[in-house]
Amino acid sequence: MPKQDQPAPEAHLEAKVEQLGIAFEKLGMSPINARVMGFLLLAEPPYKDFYEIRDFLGASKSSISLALNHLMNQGIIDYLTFRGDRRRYFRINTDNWLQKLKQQTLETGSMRLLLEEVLEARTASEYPEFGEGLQEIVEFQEFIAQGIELMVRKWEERGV
Amino acid sequence: MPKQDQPAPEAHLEAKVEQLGIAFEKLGMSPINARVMGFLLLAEPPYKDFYEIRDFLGASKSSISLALNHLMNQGIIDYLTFRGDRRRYFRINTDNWLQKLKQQTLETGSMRLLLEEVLEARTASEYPEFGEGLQEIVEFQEFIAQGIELMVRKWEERGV
DNA sequence: AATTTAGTTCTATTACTCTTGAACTAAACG
DNA sequence: CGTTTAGTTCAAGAGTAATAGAACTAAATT
Repeated sequence: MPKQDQPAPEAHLEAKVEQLGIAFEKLGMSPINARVMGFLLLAEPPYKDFYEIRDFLGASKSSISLALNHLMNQGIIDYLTFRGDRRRYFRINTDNWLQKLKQQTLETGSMRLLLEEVLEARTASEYPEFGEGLQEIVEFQEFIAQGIELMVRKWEERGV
Repeated sequence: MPKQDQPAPEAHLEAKVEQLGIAFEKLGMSPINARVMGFLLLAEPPYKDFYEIRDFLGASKSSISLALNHLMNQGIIDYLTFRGDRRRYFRINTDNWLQKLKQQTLETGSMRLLLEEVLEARTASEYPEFGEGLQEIVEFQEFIAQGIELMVRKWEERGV
């Protein structure tokens, strides 16, 4: 049962943050980290201080501290400050995040290297059909990886 | 401490299966599932029955049963049988596996859809720079996703 | 018909990750 | 100099996923 039946202005935002949070969980984030992402993506202004985040998400200080530091280590978020205000305002750093997404994209097909080792170990096998199947997988991943590399280069040259 | 100081013929294989297993764990598999993959990739012949797998990995029957069924549901492995022999011989099905890898490759940049929703919610924001940063991420993912789609099509037309 | 084989299923245990509460710190403030 | 602020750290609790053990089943074998 949600906390309030009288839909407050934030009720909709809360629901959206939860929904986005679930989506980020599916991409591998822990529940709280995912919700911090959701909140910082949807919040207006798109930067919020420690206690705003904690209050909005209804989580503990330690959880928020760990989540913010984890996301900062990953380079997805950073913070800004304002003179005369000790608080840090955390925000998603879209440049670093894009940088990270590029790297991850380039890692597509990283299994290729593993399978190449397997193929080497299997050169003397009595069952070459299996090796041929693996070879095709390696070739697919090579094909895609090369294409992605090219595309990421192209993207980086765009609008220079 | 490893089980034997006298390196048996399988000692090297055991180490390789563990090493491959760790690599598959990093790709998201559970420890035992990852090791089943490692074993079936390196085993000669490349198909093994339930008890061979259990004995080689030193795991319980229930763990092996769950692992094999899970990998079968994913379509990564299947089994073959031989007349007059009740056992099923499990093996990696390279065709299905490649099929699965293709699908996964096409899912690269699935976050795009999420961010498009966020952008829509932010159209009236006082902080358009943030929206522009998100927009660039969306565009990157669109660019890559389209390229990958094209490449997968190309791959499928190869050698027809 | 009784037994063996080739697994499966269910419950319990273990291991690990996530989250919290409470105590703590370092800088700033009054 | 004592207090508030803005967090951090650490030990512990809760929750979840992985594995194991033991009982079970269905088909085949004797």
